[in-house]
Amino acid sequence: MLKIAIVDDNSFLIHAIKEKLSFFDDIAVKHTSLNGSELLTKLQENHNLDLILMDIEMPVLNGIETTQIVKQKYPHIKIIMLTAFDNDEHIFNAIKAGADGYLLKEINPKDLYEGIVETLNGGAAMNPSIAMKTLKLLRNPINIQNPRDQEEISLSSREVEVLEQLSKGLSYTVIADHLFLSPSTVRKHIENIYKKLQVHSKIEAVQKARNHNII
Amino acid sequence: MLKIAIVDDNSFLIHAIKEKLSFFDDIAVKHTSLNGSELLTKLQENHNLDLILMDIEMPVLNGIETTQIVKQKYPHIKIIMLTAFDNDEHIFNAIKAGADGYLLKEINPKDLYEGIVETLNGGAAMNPSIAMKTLKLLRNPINIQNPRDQEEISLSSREVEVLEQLSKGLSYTVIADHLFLSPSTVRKHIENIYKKLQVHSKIEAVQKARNHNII
DNA sequence: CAAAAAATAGGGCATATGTCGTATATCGAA
DNA sequence: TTCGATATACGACATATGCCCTATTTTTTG
Repeated sequence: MLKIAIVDDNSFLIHAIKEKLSFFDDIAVKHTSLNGSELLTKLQENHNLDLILMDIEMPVLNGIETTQIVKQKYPHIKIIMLTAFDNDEHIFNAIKAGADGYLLKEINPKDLYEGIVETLNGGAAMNPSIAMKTLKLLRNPINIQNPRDQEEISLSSREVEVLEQLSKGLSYTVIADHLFLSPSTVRKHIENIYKKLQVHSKIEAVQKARNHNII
Repeated sequence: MLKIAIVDDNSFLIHAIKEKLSFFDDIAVKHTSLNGSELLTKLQENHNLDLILMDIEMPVLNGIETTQIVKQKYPHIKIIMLTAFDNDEHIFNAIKAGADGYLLKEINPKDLYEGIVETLNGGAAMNPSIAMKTLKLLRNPINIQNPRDQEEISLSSREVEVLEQLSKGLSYTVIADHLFLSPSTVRKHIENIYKKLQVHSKIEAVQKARNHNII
């Protein structure tokens, strides 16, 4: 039995979706929510769920933000955006947020069902017009610059050096060797780097540094 | 009547595709070719064609190059890649070359037919696993730039899941939590991942995986 | 169906890592 | 010239990690 949740601020549309799914007796709609934060509350109690059908435009917490949070906390739950709109920005943001598919609400019951099943099998659900838009997005990398957050991060030049070594996957001792420092010093530098970047591990540090074009 | 051409260096497969399409009497296979340059010759005589089903790996002129040329000369003709392989590089190159869809040869007649119709209606034909790969390509624009060394690396789907968690900078225990596994299992998965990727730390694993478009 | 691959789980051990101390020297800016 | 930031260095401790081992169950595949 496939455990589904529906999130949509329009209760009529929730009903319509439920009705479409009612044809298939291996699908159980476990719960529905009118916005993202309502969903998150329910997931906190019970996240025994296979897939969420998620609207995008919702009050309080929209579908994109909700997807990001759910994917981070409960990566086993698949998410299909199910929305009336298909503009490029929504699609791209949904994909970046981790959506496993993107369908339009006008979809027929059979295609919706197949989309759900295929998504649970590791594929992605997409109707052809959306698929075409993703292809166009891929052809135009201009559109996919990551709008990196620009908080002030100022590392000293020595810290950047250490970070560059870190990014190569080297250990404290090897880095110390390379930079002619004692391992203690390298450790201290890394401690300071972590504090500045507000992270707690090598990987996070390297990733954050990359996002900020520090390395 | 939809006018189709098939390009494939394997005449058995051409026959198989023709047979799949024979169920649908609004489709006419106008001609077939065994490679890209044969197709181009035929198109010079007559390019009154709606859509081409194109193999990728062919002698003389492969499917990617052919797609590029056809799209340039005859932009009204839609092209669906129909191939046995679905590695990221092929997919990305095909999309860049202008393909309007990407299907696998194992496809059933009905889905093939629907893919053709949807493509001719301005959509894109894609089976779900391909769609998922395009989503991943969109999420990791970095990888689009460097289609690197292509040693065979085959991770199981569970291993990829673990790797994705690793890439977020999570610890063994947190990953275990997220994936509902015991920490021992996560460790074992990571051990196996390291062996397959021939690396010895989280960072190296994540980096190598990224370069190979695994995550 | 049998064999192979994948997924699960645990034990043990040496080393690495993250985090807290402390401490000294240098240098540029307030 | 004193202060703050930087660079250097060491100690200690809990936890994480990398790597070795074994073992059962499930899934895939020939």
